[in-house]
Amino acid sequence: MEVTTEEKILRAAREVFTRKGFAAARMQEIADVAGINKGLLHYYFRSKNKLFHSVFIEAFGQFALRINEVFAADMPLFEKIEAFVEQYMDILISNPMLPSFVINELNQKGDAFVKEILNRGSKPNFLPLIGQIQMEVQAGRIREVNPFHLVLNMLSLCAFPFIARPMFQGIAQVDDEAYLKLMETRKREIIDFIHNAIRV
Amino acid sequence: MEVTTEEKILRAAREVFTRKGFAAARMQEIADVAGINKGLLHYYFRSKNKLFHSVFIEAFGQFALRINEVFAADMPLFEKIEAFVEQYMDILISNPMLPSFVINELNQKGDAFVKEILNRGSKPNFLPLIGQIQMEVQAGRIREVNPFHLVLNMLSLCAFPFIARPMFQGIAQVDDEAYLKLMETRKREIIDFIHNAIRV
DNA sequence: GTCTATAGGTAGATAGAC
DNA sequence: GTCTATCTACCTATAGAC
Repeated sequence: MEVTTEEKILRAAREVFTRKGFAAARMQEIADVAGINKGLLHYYFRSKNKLFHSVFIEAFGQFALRINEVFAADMPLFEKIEAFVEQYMDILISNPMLPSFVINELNQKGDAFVKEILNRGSKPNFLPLIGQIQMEVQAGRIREVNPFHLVLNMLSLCAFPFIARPMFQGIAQVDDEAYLKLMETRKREIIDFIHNAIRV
Repeated sequence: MEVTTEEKILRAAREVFTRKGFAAARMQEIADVAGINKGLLHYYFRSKNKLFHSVFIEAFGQFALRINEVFAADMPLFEKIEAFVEQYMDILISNPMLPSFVINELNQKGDAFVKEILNRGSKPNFLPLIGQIQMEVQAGRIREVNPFHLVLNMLSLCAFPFIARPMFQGIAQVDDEAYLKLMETRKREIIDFIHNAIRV
């Protein structure tokens, strides 16, 4: 056998939790997707909660890691924004359901859960980018923008279309493939949009 | 008695479904919040599903109605964008959990549900605004942008900070009040951002 | 480690008294 | 219309055979 049972479970859990959310996910379905017995889920992960934690922390960590990588890089601001949009959109195109899953569970599980997640593994660190933006503003190389809001704008423009995807697809009547293609062309659109918005 | 039992139930259901989502919401909790007996929920709405439908369609319709109102108004583009951002942000500030709730359920309930909702009541209509943007581009009064993406940008910039609120609050360590204040100042930031992004 | 069987608890829904 | 009591189904979790 190539993959261990534990890995099979994790993959199935990732798939089911992402699609259904914690509350609606069923241990039986995870077992079915994994092609193993339901009892094994508890043998390996003790409880639904613990299994969910494993999956969630990994998914959230993925996000944080990739964001931080770009945000902390040593690059001119415009290049960094371009690199961020391209890399981040690529992650989202490969995992279109990830952002709604993460945000969703953070919403429902309450403060204690959020704090635990943020203290546990790697979390997004916006400070390097915020600092860099401040410097550019002070040097007069970009328009006078609030750095916090600019970072928020970058994330919003990339992530929201994936989070609101079911609604837009429903309204625009396009299939999954067409929508993801649209997101591919969106990269350039976002980069130009931000560039024009902050240039002096 | 001032409000009918049915209205009490609807208010409580709105509150609980919005906070917990459909799957995690409990009929008992809705009854407790409403201050009435659990049996009455079924007397008035037959099932959890039907109660949820009533709540959801109304919440979604609210969104659509307000969006369409501004989008179809007879106004110059820049004014319209400004009016949209201000009105839309006001709705979101008054109902900070609404966007995640709506988007969330559309994500989890599947295509059939999305289609039913879109066919049932009022749905967002972006065409008037998209048409107006096209005209402005052709007249050379704004930069050459893809109208669809511009509309998507407007929605993204407004809605995303509310959807991702738990994460940002967790990272930035600010309380609810401070975050909503931040959203108040964000209105101007978004308007300026878009304005600069599309001006020729 | 993997399976079957089942315990234990909970939630939606109904029946029936008032 | 409103309440109490209860049914039924389902789901997590465990026990125990192999």
